[in-house]
Amino acid sequence: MDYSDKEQFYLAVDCVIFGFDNDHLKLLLYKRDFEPQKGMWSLMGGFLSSGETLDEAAYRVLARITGLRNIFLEQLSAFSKIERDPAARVISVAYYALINIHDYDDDLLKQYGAQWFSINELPDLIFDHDDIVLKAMQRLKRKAKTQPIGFELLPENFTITQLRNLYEAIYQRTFDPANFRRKIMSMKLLDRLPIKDKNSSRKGAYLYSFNQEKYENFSAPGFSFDISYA
Amino acid sequence: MDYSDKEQFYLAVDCVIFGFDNDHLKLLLYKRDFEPQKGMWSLMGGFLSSGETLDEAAYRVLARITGLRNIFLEQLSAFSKIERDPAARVISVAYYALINIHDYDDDLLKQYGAQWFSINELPDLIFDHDDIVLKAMQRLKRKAKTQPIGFELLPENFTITQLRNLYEAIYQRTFDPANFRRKIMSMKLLDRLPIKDKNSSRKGAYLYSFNQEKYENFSAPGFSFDISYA
DNA sequence: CCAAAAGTGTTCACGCTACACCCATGC
DNA sequence: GCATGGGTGTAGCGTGAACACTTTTGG
Repeated sequence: MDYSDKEQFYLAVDCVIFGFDNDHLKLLLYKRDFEPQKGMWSLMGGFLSSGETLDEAAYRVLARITGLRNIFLEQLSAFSKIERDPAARVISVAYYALINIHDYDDDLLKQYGAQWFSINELPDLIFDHDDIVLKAMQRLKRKAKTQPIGFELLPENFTITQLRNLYEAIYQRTFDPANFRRKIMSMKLLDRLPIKDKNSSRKGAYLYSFNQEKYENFSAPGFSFDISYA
Repeated sequence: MDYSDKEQFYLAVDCVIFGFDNDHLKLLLYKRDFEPQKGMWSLMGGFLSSGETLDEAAYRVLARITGLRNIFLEQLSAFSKIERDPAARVISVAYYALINIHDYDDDLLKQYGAQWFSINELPDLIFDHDDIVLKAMQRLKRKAKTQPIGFELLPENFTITQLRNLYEAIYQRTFDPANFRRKIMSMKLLDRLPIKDKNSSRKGAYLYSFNQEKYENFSAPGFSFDISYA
């Protein structure tokens, strides 16, 4: 069949980039430097090229702006409201990424006019980017419950309290420190380092690192990563 | 900004259509009647037009082939492998639909060469449609656990045993009839009709209907529809 | 010694599981 | 009256929630 009677469309990718600064969950936004809506805050985006898949386009956009590779990146959904971009019909496929906020390239950020915003204090965004952010938050909340993706937002080594702070930021609630610790420990997926972090207490807290291998090899009957609570 | 230097793409929608015949979970497939791969089995699909959103395109495809409207339909994901359609670069946005298998228009199905296949006995599919089906199965399993979407696959009135059979088909496992019944009942979302179905037992089983209103008004602290088990 | 965060112990309640058991009815 | 699926009762176990308690160490 010849498809030449069918219409064609511009295809964009937009990335919701999450970071965590030990206190607040944050998003990386940048000031749009072209019309329409120049000067407004926006997700990182770009257009699909014919030589790449959508995933590849999203990785390209992410690498261009953060300088990072090997980042957790996952497709969210396609957004296709007809007037979403007033300049032209553009269908956008949204992605979300989880990065270690201390890893990114500061100069690149400045160059792009990019800035971290606390998830609770986001500025107005162009187009339907607030819909996309909402979807990303929902996905993060759902996924972090049953898959060990939270570690992507933390440094290589972290304390249990840091991990708890992260989950408290994601779910906007507190967790009982004692019960949270037990729950995480019972999964036996963390390696304890012989090092204590004394930044936040006199006693010092052991540093841990997530052991991906243990997770992947874990096929015990009925096991699932699950920090459900409510 | 002028987008005219950007490339454009064909955009398709493909629908994974689930049905349940009281015994097996099934998919509605049709025999592709144009090249490439004419004569092979395929998901229901169509191209996006400029006057509609992706959701609208998916509903249009679904209505054309089943004659049904007001169907549960949800976007799965975009598929963009470069050579997925050998005839041209086509990005497909996949959807899945849940329909009451006894509602569909038989004549329309014949007209399109469509046929129901048990989920365990699917034929080879064109392109990357097996990837799409896999994703749809995963989504159905995940969603059916925590949201009352299973009822979309059943007739208006059903017995608890039918409901259990459905969940057993989705999760490819058995559930203890006593415990399943109690779990469902404890949610208080079903209305019991003063009618018994005697097709499958001498004693007869009460028919129930799902009460959408009760579900939507249910904001009790901590309540969530959840038939988790394993 | 004291404050403050790290980390452990203990109790309670609830919900899933397994499985024994009763119920209604057509043959 | 008995086989068959519908439906109820119940005891045991595991896990989350709450919160009291101990540990460590810098000031």
